[in-house]
Amino acid sequence: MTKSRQVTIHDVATRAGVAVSSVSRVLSNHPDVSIDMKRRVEDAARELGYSPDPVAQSLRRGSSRLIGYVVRDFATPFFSDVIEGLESVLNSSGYTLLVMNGGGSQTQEIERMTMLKQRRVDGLLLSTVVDSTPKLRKIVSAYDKPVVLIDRDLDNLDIGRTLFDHVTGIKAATNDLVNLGHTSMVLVTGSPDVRPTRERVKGFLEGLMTSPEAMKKSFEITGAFSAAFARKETTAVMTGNPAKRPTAILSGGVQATIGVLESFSELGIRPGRDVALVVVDDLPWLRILRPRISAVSRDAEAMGRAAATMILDQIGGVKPSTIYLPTSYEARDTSSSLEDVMAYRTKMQRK
Amino acid sequence: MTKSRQVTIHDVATRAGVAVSSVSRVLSNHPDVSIDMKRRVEDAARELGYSPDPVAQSLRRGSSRLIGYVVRDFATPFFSDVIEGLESVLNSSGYTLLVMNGGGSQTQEIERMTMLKQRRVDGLLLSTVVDSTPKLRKIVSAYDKPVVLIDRDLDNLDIGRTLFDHVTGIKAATNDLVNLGHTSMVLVTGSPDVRPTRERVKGFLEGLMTSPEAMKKSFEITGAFSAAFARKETTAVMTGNPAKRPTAILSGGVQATIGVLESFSELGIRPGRDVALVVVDDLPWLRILRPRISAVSRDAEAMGRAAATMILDQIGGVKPSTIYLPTSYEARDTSSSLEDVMAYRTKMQRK
DNA sequence: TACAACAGTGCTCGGTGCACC
DNA sequence: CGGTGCACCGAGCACTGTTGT
Repeated sequence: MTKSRQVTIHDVATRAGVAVSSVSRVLSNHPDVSIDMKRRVEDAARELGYSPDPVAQSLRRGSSRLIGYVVRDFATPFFSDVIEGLESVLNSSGYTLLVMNGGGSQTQEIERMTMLKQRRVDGLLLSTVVDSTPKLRKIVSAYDKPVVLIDRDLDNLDIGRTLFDHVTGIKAATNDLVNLGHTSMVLVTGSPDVRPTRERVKGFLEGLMTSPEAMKKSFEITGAFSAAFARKETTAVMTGNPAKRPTAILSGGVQATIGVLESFSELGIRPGRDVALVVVDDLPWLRILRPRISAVSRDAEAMGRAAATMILDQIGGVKPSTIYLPTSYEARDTSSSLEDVMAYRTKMQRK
Repeated sequence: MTKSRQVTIHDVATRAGVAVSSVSRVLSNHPDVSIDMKRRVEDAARELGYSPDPVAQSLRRGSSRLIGYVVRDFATPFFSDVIEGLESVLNSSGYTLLVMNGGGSQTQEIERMTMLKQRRVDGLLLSTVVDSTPKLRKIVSAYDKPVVLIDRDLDNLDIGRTLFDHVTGIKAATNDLVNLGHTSMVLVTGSPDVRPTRERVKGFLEGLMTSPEAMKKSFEITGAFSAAFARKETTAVMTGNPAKRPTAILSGGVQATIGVLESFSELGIRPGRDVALVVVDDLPWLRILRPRISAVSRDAEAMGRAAATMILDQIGGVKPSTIYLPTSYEARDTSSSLEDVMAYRTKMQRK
């Protein structure tokens, strides 16, 4: 702990022998400054080690060079990657990212948003627990600073949106499974309160369209962002009526993936042999598993960069827009054919 | 986007028909206020939806009800749990946590710390990439607000510290392995630039003490916080001279654990059969693996709560202190005996 | 006269930017 | 054109003045 009051613009003015307002102009690159004046002020500032007080600047200007990001749960690998992307762009533009954890509660998220507004952030990024609620819509439309949604949706509002084209990836995966002969498939995923879940379900259904039988026998299970939920549901489905037991599972989101794999471990089910498996959102640590699990992936960091660029543009006066980033399916070892799965199952039954 | 200038203390004063200074006194619980006055002001404030401007308050008071946390990498599960603990305590005390990512660079971390200071945070929490460097020591000792280190060390400074007793946990694990007959063990872990790594190495060495032979044949590999590093080192060790091949591995930290498991996957090594394994820091998704991996664990959330409580105390004037939280070892399926490992290895050799 | 309970003034925090010279 | 003075952002706080009891 030390004392020594920080040096203010007054000190610089005194040192340089000029008016406070002149110092301000020099430092904010105002055109009307003589070269001599500029030099004197800059010298004085450097000698005193002056740097403007951001709090005072915020108060006066109403802005802060701060960008807020309210996120559902930043421990999720996807979001940490987004944050990396955001920071890489924001930092190099002199902005600082303020990440606020939503704690899984819409109420808390709204508190955070209000808090950020009071602190005069220059822009707000959002990946909330729930989108499309009247409450959220109200807050967002009343926000007097640029807003950009990250993989979330809210119709008919003049705000920015950076979205993933979830449909394409999961549709490709579903099509592949259909081509491999599967008709009884289950998509286990998170909460339908957010766009990714809804789009994944949509993509899954579109993928089923090529096969009327698959359409009839396959279905999705949506619910909560929790491994426990996915585990329970998977176990229920895999231990139910053997005749109706799915031959392929798709898991959407980290928690769902963990839950599905937990269930498999407990039941002694090996993905790719007892059942085909595609995870939606690849995870770094999945590499430790053999066989290699098929996955749909997306570039979270790119999304972060896109969102950051977009909000900076909006701060600069550009009109809000919507952009889409791709998702892609990569078949690995667990995209096994219906034939192989059935062969294994009957072999087991005979034992 | 909307307009409507925010309501200030003046508006409240006008509405209540009192002086601005009186409003200020009511809101800051000054003693000289009549019950009637208090009521009128509070009513007016509520009716107008007034809430004091935090930026203006910060400027005037020099404080902000903000606590900064500069963390090496908050995507690490350990840190996200710490953050949860921090927020639970801080939020209920009216403080807001500002998490800043260090990006793995000391330079950037120091920038963040300076930034937070300028923003007038009331306290600073630190889990940096490197501790004990003169540079960091200088900044910290010049910080005029309370500082609390989270699982980091910096000697002879009058600051708070919340530390894990890493030694006990890993020592117990090492002892167990020694008792299971192992003498050739390797600890693969992260960077020795931070306390946890140093303490783990220390605990490992203490655990080896009971066996002179183990002391001679076992060693540690420290380096970077990256899965790639751990993978490479593990592969080198496991494919080297068969006579010297370790019979037990301990991995310290998430990235090291991922790296070790990746290496095992690639080499077709199964933990608990080809080699004993203990991971230091349990991970939620490890549950999906069979056999169950033995682990040393610690309560990250409790650490967060402890650190938050400590910094609030310091803000309240309490002297900085140091507290320790325990770590514990739990033997699961991969704490296999030397005998079993050797039996499997010779069996393989004969094939 | 003494005191409680305000009102009102004015300076402070650190800067910004417009009007004016 | 170059530069200065000053009001202002929103609040905190100390101090004087006023009123009623």
